[in-house]
Amino acid sequence: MSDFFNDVYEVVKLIPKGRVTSYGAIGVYLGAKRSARMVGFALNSLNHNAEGQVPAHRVVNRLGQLSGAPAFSNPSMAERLMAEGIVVEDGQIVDFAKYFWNPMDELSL
DNA sequence: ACATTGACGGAAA
DNA sequence: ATTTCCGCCAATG
Repeated sequence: MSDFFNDVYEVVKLIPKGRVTSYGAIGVYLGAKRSARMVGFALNSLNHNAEGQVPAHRVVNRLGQLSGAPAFSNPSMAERLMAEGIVVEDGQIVDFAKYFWNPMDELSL
């Protein structure tokens, strides 16, 4: 249970509703700031495993783009985010920094 | 067993 | 300023 993947899952599960975080932020929190790709890959694996268990739709790239949107359907990733009060426009979050939730700011302090 | 890819991000040119 | 390349670790082909 100490795999990079599981670690990512835990952090994502801790994301408050109405907030979003980036792959890089999670990677940095895990101590591997260059492993952002792995974070996304972990979520990708998560999707075919248990998408309902982890709010992966709250994880976007550092640009606020719904990079993983194609992995979500019924409803779209944007729909889910907007349902939480997040404004999404053209597959990108408006005022991304405003909704950004930094794990090391809330968890590590 | 080896090479390539992958929901990214930052550094270098 | 923009564009390109490299790095990270694991999984899949």
